[in-house]
Amino acid sequence: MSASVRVRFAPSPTGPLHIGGVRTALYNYLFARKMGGTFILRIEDTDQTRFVPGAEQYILESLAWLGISPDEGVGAEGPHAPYRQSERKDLYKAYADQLIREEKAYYAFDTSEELDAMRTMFESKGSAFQYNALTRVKLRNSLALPAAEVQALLDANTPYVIRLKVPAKGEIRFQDSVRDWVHVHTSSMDDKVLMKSDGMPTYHLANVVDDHIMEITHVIRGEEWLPSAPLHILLYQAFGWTAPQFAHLPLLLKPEGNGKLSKRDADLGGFPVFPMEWTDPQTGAVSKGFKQEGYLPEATLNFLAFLGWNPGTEQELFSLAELVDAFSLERINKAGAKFDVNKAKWFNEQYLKQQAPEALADLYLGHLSKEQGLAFVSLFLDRITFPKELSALVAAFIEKPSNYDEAVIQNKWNAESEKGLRILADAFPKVGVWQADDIKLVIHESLEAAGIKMGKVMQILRVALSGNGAGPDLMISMQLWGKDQVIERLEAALKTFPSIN
RNA sequence: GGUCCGUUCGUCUAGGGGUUAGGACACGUCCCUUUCACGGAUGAAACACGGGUUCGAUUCCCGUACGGACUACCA
Repeated sequence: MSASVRVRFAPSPTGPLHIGGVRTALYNYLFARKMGGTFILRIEDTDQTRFVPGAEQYILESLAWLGISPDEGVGAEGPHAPYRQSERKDLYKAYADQLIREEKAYYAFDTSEELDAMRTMFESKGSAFQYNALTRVKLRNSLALPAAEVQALLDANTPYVIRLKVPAKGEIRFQDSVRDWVHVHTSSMDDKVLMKSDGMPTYHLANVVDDHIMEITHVIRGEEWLPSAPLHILLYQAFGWTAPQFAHLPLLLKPEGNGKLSKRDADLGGFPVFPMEWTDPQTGAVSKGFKQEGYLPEATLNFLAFLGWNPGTEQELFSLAELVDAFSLERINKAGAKFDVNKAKWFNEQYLKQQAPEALADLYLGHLSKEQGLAFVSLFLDRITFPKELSALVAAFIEKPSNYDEAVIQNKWNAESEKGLRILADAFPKVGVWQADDIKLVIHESLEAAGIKMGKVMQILRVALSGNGAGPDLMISMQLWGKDQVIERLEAALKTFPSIN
């Protein structure tokens, strides 16, 4: 029996993987790497009615984008293939039958309609229906019905499910890595369905069987599974297997208000909840993705890692390798975390500044010369959150101003600044080398000679040349526009601005 | 309704029986700068409440409140 750590990420292909799922995958990945273990991807597609084409591919691509691809499983294969539960269907039945033989599970013939009716009846009385030790004796199952009748129903191919026979009394307890001891009385649990009438296992059975067969040592999953963990423990006990170590992760919450972050929150707050863009195959509706919004994978990873975990030091910027090194289950928080788009943007800005300027220029300013591209990257890098802003910013920069910032003209356009601009219009053609430092010198000297302070003229010059009251370094901007262009723009502004002198 | 889980600045969080309760994002102010941004400095801002235990509780225990998850032949 090997002691090496094996963890799995086990999503359902029912739509795009949402960002909470990505974090679960990340923590599994980090833990596996940290412990020198194996990270497995298993696809839990036992609900055929909810299968969405393309979802599995989406999961694989999202993990690949972030650099947390599985070592084993769908997309990687391995010794326990297949890793899609729909392809393991026959396996589960045998385990369910084993529990039937050992009288730890039983056949139930109640139809969905009958159960629904039961629920509404209980509800009208102000209580909740549970299929358990108290109620199962009055329902249509192999525990309540005479053996001969059960056999007759089976022989007649009556649809049935297999339910776990949960003991009437007893306490289930387990030590969760995040929550410490959790206790639940079996009396509050119900006889969950293990095999559905379509012959597919439910999550509970498939999950426990596969985790055992695949030798999973640690189950790291979302807190929404905490209530069913005792059921899973009961199943491990029924099979006589040792349960893996559980770690239930805190939920990712809606940024505004309360509640679990859901797929419906997509686009509501102007931020994505999916790693990549997703087009609904049914409706054609498109949901934003971190990738397409312009988040870098490193930033997305770093941001996500800190939602529910921290290293206990004041370092906040972590590469994937550093995260692996610092990660531990013990430092995962208990409380749910809302996510803050400002923090996500801040992480992106940090990583953006670390990008190779050449790569950014290539990717976003490929239509320009290499030299120009690099110049623009260095001019704008500190002013953007997403790399794609570069293209629009540069396009606007190159464009001649179509209108001028009125407020600045109101405040700064006067006899003195007009005189200043006219002096500059005369001086610029005489500049020899059109280079930022020389331009600055010429501006300084010519204005000084006229007794005008630079500060009186600079902002109006900026408006005259760019239309805007604020922006990147003017001298470098002028150098990039080029001498002719600057002179032309200045002349145009001088004609447009109302003359005072 | 029932079961389970949670609660430190607006947000992410550190801390943990005696602390000026620390950091980051966002926000304010100042510095840098011809402007804006970047950067630097600085400010405002939190232990849900009530009982215990204790010399002392934000920290431990119990309640309460609030929030959340689950309560399907979905995962």
